[in-house]
Amino acid sequence: MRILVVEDDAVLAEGTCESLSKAGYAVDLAETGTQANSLLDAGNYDMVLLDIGLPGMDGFEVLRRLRKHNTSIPVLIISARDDVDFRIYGLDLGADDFMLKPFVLAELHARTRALLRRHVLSERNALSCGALVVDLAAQRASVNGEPIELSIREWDVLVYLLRNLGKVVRKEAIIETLCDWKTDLSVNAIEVYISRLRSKLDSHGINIRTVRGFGYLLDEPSA
Amino acid sequence: MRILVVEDDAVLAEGTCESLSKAGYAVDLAETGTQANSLLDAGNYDMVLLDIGLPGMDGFEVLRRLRKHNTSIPVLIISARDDVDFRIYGLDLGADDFMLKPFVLAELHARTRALLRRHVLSERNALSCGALVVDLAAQRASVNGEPIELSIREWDVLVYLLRNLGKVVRKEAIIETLCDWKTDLSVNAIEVYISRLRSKLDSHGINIRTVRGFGYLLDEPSA
DNA sequence: GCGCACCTGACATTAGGCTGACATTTATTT
DNA sequence: AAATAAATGTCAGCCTAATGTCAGGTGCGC
Repeated sequence: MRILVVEDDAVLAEGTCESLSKAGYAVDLAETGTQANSLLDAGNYDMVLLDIGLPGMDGFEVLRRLRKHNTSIPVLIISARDDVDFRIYGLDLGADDFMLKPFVLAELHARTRALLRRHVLSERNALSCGALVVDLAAQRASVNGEPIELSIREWDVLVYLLRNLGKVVRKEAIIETLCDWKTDLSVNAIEVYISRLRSKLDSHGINIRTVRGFGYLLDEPSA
Repeated sequence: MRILVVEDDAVLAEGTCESLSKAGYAVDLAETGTQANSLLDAGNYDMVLLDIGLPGMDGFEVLRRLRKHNTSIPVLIISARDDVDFRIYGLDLGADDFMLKPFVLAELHARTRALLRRHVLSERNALSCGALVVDLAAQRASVNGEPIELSIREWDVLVYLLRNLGKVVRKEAIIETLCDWKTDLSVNAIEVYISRLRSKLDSHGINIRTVRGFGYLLDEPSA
């Protein structure tokens, strides 16, 4: 998931970018409207975090241009002004959400997740967890766009974990979903799949946690 | 347990509905996709039995619409086609299980039970006491959102205390719930669990009180 | 102060989990 | 059809967290 942050305040920009990076997103920063425009033309981002109050070309202008190119990238507007007209204006221009300054990082993350889920993921029929995206239609998994090769079993287990994000899943439950009621697998087999999945995902910062005595857990990405 | 059966073949529909009714489920029948949709919008079902081959709006479309409303109702797909892509497509759309026509009623019942068990019965039901929340479905405990790591024993004891909130529980009662009548634990073991639980919970303001001579007590949160 | 119930740090033991290696099955290529 | 490669599942040895017992300490209630 690539996010473009458009923010002129250096301090705020750094905090935001760092926090999003830590959560596993690939983040770029634009400090002016024009810079934002060229970056948007070039790179393919999955979302834009847009501060309205920019020197020179302001945020609304960036948004207007973006929408002219008919892209449907979700845009989250950040602004210090709160009056209703202002907000409505932004949404009419095609923004998807609106957040008031100052904001808490947790809120930023929540809104980011919601937007990505609503737009990018649902359009693509995909599941995600931080930088990890699992495209169900295309049967492909990737982290930050870099594809991950998975065998069928690994794929199934991962999808199951993603469908139960934040929940501990029992090994028996995994076995049930894997074999269509015919074979039965040893519990150890699941451990092996998890081990193999980990060897592919750990290096990308995706951690499958073990909950001793219960099963496994894929945590929702946190701030 | 309310089940919606979506099936256009009158004979098959009748058989299925009758069988499920006899088993004690409340069953409704939809004979077309559109009918299914409106029923799903209106009534709250615990499960859907979905034939894919429908006149007009097909089963996949019904499923897609259902999932768009992000409901997590379990869906069991019934189809005469068996090729893998087809099956995968359904499951990716968010179906929970897949059954080939023709099927035996026993299998239908087995899968129905399994699905209901997995979903509805395990639907997020949480126990809480003040800031402490114990999510039974996710197998996770947290205080003010901050997760608390618990071992199985600690978990079991805590759940038991929470299920008897405000009541004094005897140590013997805890022992009974812990071991299924097999092992015999010393009373001291319970004291140790409580001690360990306290060391994890006290700092978060959750206090397990000792009632000398009787057992332990988790107080209902006071105003 | 005394006795008893309870607490808790330390320890040995156990059970659960990890993973490299191998045998077997399945898919792909030639 | 044979050869090759990939995926799968089992196993065994290793490692570590969890468990349960003990023993000495604490403190409640009389």
